[in-house]
Amino acid sequence: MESSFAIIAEPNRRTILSLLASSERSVGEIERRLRMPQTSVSKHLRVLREAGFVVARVEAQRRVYRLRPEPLMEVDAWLAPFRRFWTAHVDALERHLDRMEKTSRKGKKR
Amino acid sequence: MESSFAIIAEPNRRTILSLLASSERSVGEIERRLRMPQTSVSKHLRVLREAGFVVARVEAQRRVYRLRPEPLMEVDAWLAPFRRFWTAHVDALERHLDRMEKTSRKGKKR
DNA sequence: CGGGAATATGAACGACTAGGTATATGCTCT
DNA sequence: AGAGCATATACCTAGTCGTTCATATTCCCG
Repeated sequence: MESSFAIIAEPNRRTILSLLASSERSVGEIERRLRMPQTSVSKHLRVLREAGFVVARVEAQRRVYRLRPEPLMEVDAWLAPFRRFWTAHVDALERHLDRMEKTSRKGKKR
Repeated sequence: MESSFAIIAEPNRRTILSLLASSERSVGEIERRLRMPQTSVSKHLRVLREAGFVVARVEAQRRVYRLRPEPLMEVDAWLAPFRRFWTAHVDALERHLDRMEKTSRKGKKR
């Protein structure tokens, strides 16, 4: 279960992460919000914890989980080279549309 | 194999995508560059194709694969909210360091 | 036309993993 | 100290995925 990519491949884990993005939460809160069995939440949290996506602070009987940015930054970094790629494509699309508009305005159709 | 996240969970597929980011390639080129059995390459390409990450152009007996941006843009979009999160952390760190420097240099403010 | 290169597909197999159920641990409060 | 809640862990099962081997398809060229 090494890579950060494998971790976020799981939909429930992505949901948990999104939830934690707005603010830290206890296990019980997550459980209720996502309507997911507690043991399932705990298991996913364990995976997330061991992969460094979250950390737990112990607060009496509850554990409050909060996000850690590093693993997602790693994903973001991998994505970077591709980003350049698709902005270029958007430009190409715009040029294409411009061209189409010009030619259709001046006469050609079918 | 629905989600784009699941697709890029596979290391070999990520490698293939990275390779295609620099330029389009035939199956054989990928096979040689990555030292991976042809049938394996073909299968990963199939998965990538069906998920919209790549398209193949037929050129005689070869198929030349090139990247399509959409699915990765989707990943990028999911990542967006978190990005704000970790830049905030860096900011907080910077403010913290600023404060430390100021207070250690002279009296305080604020 | 036939052989061979480039690529795709199918079947069998092992590895891994998510989910469920049951249970254990730890903490708080009375 | 015991009841009761919050969370974690163990075990099992079913399904999925990647790899390998064997074979099919399509196209080039002599």
